[in-house]
Amino acid sequence: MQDVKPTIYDIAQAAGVSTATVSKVLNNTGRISEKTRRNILRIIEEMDYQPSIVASALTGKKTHTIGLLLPDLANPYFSEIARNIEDRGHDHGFSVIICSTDNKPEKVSHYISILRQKRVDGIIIATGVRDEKVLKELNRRDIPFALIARELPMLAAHTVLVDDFMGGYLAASHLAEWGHRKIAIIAEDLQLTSSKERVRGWRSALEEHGITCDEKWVVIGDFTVEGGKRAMHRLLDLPDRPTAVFACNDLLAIGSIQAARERGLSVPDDVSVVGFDNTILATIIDPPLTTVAQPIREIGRQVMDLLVREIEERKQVKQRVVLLPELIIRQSTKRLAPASPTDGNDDRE
Amino acid sequence: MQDVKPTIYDIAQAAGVSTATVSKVLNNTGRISEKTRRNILRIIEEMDYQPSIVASALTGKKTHTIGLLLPDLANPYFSEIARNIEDRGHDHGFSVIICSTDNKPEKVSHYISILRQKRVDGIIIATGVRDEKVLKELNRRDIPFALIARELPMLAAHTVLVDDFMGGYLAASHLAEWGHRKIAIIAEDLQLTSSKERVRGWRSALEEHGITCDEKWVVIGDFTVEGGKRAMHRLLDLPDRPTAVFACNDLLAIGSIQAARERGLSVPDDVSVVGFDNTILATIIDPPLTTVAQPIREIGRQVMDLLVREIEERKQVKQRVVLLPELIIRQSTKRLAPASPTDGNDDRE
DNA sequence: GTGAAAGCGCTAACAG
DNA sequence: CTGTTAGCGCTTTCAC
Repeated sequence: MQDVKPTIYDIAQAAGVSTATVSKVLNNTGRISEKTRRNILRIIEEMDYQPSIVASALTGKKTHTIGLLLPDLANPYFSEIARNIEDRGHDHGFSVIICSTDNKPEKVSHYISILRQKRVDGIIIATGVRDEKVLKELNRRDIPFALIARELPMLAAHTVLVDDFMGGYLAASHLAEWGHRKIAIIAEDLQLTSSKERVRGWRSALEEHGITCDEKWVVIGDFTVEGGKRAMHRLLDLPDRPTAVFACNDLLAIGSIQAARERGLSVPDDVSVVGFDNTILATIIDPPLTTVAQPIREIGRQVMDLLVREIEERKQVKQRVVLLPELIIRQSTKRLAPASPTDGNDDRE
Repeated sequence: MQDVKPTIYDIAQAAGVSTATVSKVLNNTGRISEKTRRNILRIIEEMDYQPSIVASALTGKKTHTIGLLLPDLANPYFSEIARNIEDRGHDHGFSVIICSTDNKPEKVSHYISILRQKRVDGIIIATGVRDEKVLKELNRRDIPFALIARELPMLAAHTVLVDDFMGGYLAASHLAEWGHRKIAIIAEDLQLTSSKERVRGWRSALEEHGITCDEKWVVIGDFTVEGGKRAMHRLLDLPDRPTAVFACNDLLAIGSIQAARERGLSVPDDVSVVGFDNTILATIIDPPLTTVAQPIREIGRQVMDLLVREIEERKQVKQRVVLLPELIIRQSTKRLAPASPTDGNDDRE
């Protein structure tokens, strides 16, 4: 009760045994008589002894810590992802160190360097990695890692992602089926393959509905409400204005809605908007956002599980798990009256 | 280039010096000739050597890691806090391990135990701590920690918090000044002193405006949109319905707005609502939320600075820094027509 | 069943 | 200026 930070040695002494014995009861290894085990446990309790993971890691054991790289923890999508990763990590006995990179390559390398110095057992990467060299280095150094929503063609790596093509397809199909033909898309960043896939899905759905997709209808936002606003304004400035837009994430969608509103346009009456991600924001905005839902919880579980298995078993064959997104129809999209002379919305068939 | 994880010994050998010398250049201690320093640095670079913080921590140095306890990382308020703490920690060379406690005492103790085992240099606590014993234990064990928005009367501890009383006062004054007299409050949890203070501030403002505050107008939500909805419905069920409500956090405010809308009531035309926190949600909701802004960035900076100083210098005299909140008027509150025979809403008096 | 001892990668005197 | 050496707290053979 006196020692500030008792060591295994203090426990051993108090129990009148060797540190080896204490170590064994701590790790449930070797064979220890019930009597001494109990006694040691009691003393550990009494002294509130907390074994040093630092020391044990030095002997080759795990640090039970993983690193999580993401663009920005304050972005609701990523904070929701992080929360689920944390929870799943906790289930497996791992803590997570968060690293917000703002998508800056320097920050990425810097954080990875730090994580390596801290000897984390693995790293989850949910941020853009411009330079694959860093990842190759992880491979070479035998540091387990897993990616979220990144496809690195030249790299064997555990990956979990949602089917972005399908997501884009679902969004655009929904709009087309509801009678829209002038369907714009606000993409995030055409460098990203996830972004490209969503655009491809959108394009594919349009074609399937016999709509030729005009390139003027794909504009680039980014990951911010402001970006969405700007993009939407550009769209609404077009002489031939779209009746619907698919924004590639919820933040962009929100920006779009705000932009429309700034011009006195109503969503969904004048223009329909569908988002992507289904973060908490989608339920909060008015009108509630029709959006493509990512199974965020499942994403967190799956990467963590993948990573933990890699850490625990090693030499595991790498795998890519792709989760399917799902369209959640709320109130930001509206059926377009087709041709009939009805009053309100539509009918027809 | 061959070694998976080179050690200081490998570097020493490659450089033809002792590990002590390498250690010195790594830490900029002792006096090393420019020549050998360069040489060693070059080799470190070449081999992509990452010194083990684990090993160095074992020799009594810092782990450069701190723990952050908060209720829920997926809650925008806390993720914004976390992001700012992370950034400031990064400035000081500290990483942060996040621990979402869901406000469950078991989780709190469990996480603290883990953090102690990992030998974090300090802990930031932004979650409810029902049992001060855990904190007393931290004190006894000489583990630096700092609190956010918690006042533990019996405990000397670094604390940063906003002036909740003033926050409540600002919110209620605003409403009163705009002619409201039936001003309800949706509190979080009357156990929490921060919550109590906001109520006190509210009460105080009402009294100052000659409004007697009826106890029926203080209801309890919690920290969720749903809670806000329920609370608001209860308020709107009252025979004598309030014209304004002060919701003690943005989530509650959003719930309130949604509840009002569900009843066909308009915010702010039929009822004004003001929130607290000024998270991203406040700017996203429609109407944009009038809310009491917490200086989230500053909170993050300050706790981190406090904690780091404690870690670095020890024996520092504990301090409590209280930051002042600020009212941000947006569009969820409306001036009540006073007595004048203007067009708009009501009159009387 | 239990203990002695070596070693994990690094730092900190202390010598030279 | 640089090297020797003794730990830091724990795990792990290998004896007993």
